[in-house]
Amino acid sequence: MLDSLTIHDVKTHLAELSRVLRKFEGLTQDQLADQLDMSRITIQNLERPKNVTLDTFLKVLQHFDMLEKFDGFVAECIEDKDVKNLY
Amino acid sequence: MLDSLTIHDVKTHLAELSRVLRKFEGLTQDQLADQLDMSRITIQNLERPKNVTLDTFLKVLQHFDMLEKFDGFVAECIEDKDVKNLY
DNA sequence: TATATTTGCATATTATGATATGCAAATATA
DNA sequence: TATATTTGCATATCATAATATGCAAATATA
Repeated sequence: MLDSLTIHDVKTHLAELSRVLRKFEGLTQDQLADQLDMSRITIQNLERPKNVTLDTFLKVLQHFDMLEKFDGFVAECIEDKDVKNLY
Repeated sequence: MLDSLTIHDVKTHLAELSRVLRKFEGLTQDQLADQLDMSRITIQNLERPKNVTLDTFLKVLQHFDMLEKFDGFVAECIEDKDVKNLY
């Protein structure tokens, strides 16, 4: 089927993203956690993946300068629906 | 400053997105919560905004057929770093 | 290879997200 | 306008995310 992408799949990709971003800067889980004022375990939970909070996810995005990009994604989603609303 | 977008700002936009998507389908908080097998309060927490979990966020995206779009965003982020890694 | 560092994951505790209920305010509908 | 519906939000409880610690496995480094 076409729509077989699951929520777990997406979380797995987010886990991969976090790991890629972290490795890209040569940071250990411990170092990233320190810089984000959270525990190493929370970084691990994101990279496992477990069900972390939006704050955890957004803090990681912010650290790697991707908060604006994500905000743009949200804005696009809103525009998609607004445009469709006209027809 | 250029980088003044805060995590709270992004959560506020996510809150707006959830509300727009829900209204677009003419659903009440109660109806959406029922369909996602969660409580109305959780939908409210997302729309306030409070600090909901990724599962809550992703369930809403999935319901409104935006899971693939978000997964694409994640893939883009990964590719961005991978490309930069080549130089 | 030997050592040091990092990661994965278990267990237990604390902080907080998810929930249920109730009710007032806001909004929609008749 | 009067009534019904929906929403916002408070309080309290339950479920679970965040945390600390410890240690084995994996990885990096000497």
